[in-house]
Amino acid sequence: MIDLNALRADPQRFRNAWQDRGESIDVDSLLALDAKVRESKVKTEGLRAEVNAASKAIGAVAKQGAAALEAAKAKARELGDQAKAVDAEREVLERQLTDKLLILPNVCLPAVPTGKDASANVVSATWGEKPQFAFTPKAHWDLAPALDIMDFDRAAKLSGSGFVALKGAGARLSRALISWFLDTHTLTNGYTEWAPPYLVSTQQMVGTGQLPKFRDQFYACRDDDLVLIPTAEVPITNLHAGEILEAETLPRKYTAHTPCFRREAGAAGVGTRGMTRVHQFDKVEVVWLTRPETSEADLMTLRGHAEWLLQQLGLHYRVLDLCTGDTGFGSARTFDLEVWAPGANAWLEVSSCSTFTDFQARRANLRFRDKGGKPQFVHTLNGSALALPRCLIALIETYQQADGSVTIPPVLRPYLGGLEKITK
RNA sequence: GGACAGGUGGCAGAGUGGUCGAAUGCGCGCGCUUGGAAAGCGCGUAACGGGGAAACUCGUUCGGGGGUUCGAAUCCCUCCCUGUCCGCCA
Repeated sequence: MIDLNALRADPQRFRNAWQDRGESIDVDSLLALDAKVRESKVKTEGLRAEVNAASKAIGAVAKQGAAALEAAKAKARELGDQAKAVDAEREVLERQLTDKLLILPNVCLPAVPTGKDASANVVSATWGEKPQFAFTPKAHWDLAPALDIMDFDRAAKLSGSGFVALKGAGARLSRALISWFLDTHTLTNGYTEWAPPYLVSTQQMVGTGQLPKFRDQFYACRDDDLVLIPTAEVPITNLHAGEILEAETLPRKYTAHTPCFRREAGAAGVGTRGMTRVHQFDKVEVVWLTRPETSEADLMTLRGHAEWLLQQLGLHYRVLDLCTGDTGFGSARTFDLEVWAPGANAWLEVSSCSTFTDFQARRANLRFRDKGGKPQFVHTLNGSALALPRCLIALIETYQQADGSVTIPPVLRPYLGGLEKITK
């Protein structure tokens, strides 16, 4: 949620920012509604104050006799009824305003390149080179079933299209990656590991910004008012919702492995072949709750943690500095890490590292306090480090051999019982 | 799923219709004390929102929502959560 005070103080800044995002938002009507809400509030509160004063005085009135008491009660009751009526109006207006605020996107940081869509994203770094093959490299959707480590047909039988079942060395490789990612974050990068619930209440989805705007993107268990998490960002960021954290405990650096469930409504067709876009996938997420003044630098550190993993795996990747038009709803700045898949002949997004500034913190009421100071909102950051399926794809496609086998990068071998190569 | 007991400030914990935004303790801040610190002593210390240049002031908030009442932390209804016991169960 954006800061309404800031919007009042400098509406033009927000107009420009939203325009850069390609959003047309009627700032004037928003401000008009806000003014109405506040006017209504002043009215309600004035009446309430009168009611309170009248009630307080009633004790003394009682001593003047029953008739006086009854008169005083009647008067107070009348005031109370008036206050209730005005307050009901206020409530309606306030709900209207809140509904509008909840679907307003965040404002991008000044450093974000201005642009309309993905074509304006800037490649801000590239690591490694495209691997060269003496043969025509295969895509994972051919390679992996041939090695008997991915089964798309049986997954479809169980759950329909957009699912995959990993088998044997495929399942184990996925598990090895998860363990190595988590170990790196906890042992080297100073993260604390969580294993959170995968089902959360819809309130949490409001906190991180998926709701109310993106209701069709995730799976809901409506009988229980729970949703399947589309990313660990949701439970992890909301862990401290409503709390006031001591400043010296910041930054909180959390990591978690969870499955992620996404309906991917409207995504059918392009770029969905094989395991590149599935309804359920594993991901290791990193989340920071940090101080506003360090959050921009922290984002670079977080991004570095994700990049380090790709480097250790020896995978060619690039970093996109997303432009204003391509930056996600709640994000103020996002770097996407895309890994090269030589078989599919495509860049695959394996990580998205973002700062949400205080956007999520306002929604989730996530604050911190310096000793003796006032509570203020933290900044929240998160990033994938990394998403499993596309790492698997890149690994398999990058390290495939002419005979259809796949070699394992040295860093993963300890997690695979020393396995050096996957063969049929 | 059933029965019972609970849910109060940053934390612990008192509070059964007005004098309660709420005792007390801890924590935290400032001061005194001290060579310095600890202890001790004194004072201060909830959040959010409105108005105001400010001093300040008004409103809301005692798990959520609703109700009774002139007035609710306190009474009633309902939902959620926690604990204990029972049931069920990986």
